[in-house]
Amino acid sequence: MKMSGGVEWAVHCCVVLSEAEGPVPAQRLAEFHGISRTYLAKHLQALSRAGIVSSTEGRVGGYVLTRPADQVSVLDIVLAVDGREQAFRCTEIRQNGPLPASQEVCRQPCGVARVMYAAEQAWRSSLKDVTVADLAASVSVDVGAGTFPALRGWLAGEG
Amino acid sequence: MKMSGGVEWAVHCCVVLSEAEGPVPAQRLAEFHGISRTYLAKHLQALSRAGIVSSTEGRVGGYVLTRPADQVSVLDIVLAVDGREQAFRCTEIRQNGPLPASQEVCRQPCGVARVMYAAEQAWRSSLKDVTVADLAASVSVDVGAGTFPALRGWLAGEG
DNA sequence: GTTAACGCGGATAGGTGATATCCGTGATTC
DNA sequence: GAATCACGGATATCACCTATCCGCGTTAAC
Repeated sequence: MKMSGGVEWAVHCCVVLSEAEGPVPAQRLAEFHGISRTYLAKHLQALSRAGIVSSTEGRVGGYVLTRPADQVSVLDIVLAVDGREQAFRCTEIRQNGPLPASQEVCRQPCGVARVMYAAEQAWRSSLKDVTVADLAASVSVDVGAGTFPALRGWLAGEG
Repeated sequence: MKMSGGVEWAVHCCVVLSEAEGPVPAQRLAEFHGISRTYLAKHLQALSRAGIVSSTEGRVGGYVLTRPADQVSVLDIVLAVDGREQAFRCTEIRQNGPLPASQEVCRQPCGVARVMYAAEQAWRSSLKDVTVADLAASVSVDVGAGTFPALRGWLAGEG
């Protein structure tokens, strides 16, 4: 079981966007994180389709957070980039074999699937409780309050 | 993000084993669930390596649960079949780019990673709370108390 | 002792999805 | 008109899951 590596990129980018003052091009976001520009663009497009991020085309275009940072959960980003499908997919093997479960019984998911779905629900709930604003605050604590001013400086300069 | 399909097979097999009276060959388990015998064997070997299941070689061999069913959690099975690695893998992109985080700061995982790990912990904790015995009980409730006697009959007969 | 059933590990394909890049198009600003 | 940028499609590569087969050692039955 492996999450798409793009999720890490997307979350970090959202934190940067939450501290930026204007639209930030994909080029800039990729350069700042030392990652592939073209591939990051794909994930940013996914964020855009999900409504998490808004894009501005044209010369001074780029990406901006659509909602305030405290209204964007990590779960929103994960679902947008990694997809909304559950990790566990029930194939209903209880309906196979010599003693298959009846159609009546199979109207509700089996016990195995229910356990898996509950666990994923716990996972999603945990991710839903953390916002991009929370992450930005944790960065300030971890690496210092001067980080984001420096970031804004870098984003503005080096044109 | 997708869990290995073998997890579903393995969990169902463990439920069957918890209700069987003796060693059950992979052949039988596969036939009962209507799935590939050779591929299921691979997953059963993983369960065996993890100590969840014990194998008996030879003519009347097969698989038995090593521990009592109420001491085998769903998490045990998932980790054995799907691997123990986390779904989220931090690549430390905060160390890249023009404003890299210092070595000192990076001694602990970044905020993004901490959130992801906490969510996985919630997921694992949820799976850890459910045992094979619980699942067997839910089967009795869902499809009826006569299910396991019928299963034992099928396992014994049709030699 | 021979045979048959069974678990185990390695080797081997095939298929699917993630990763990564490139190009053309359209929009916007200068 | 030129430069910058988002967007979508096409493509190529790669890793991993899925699935099968074979040879080997073990055990019980005949």
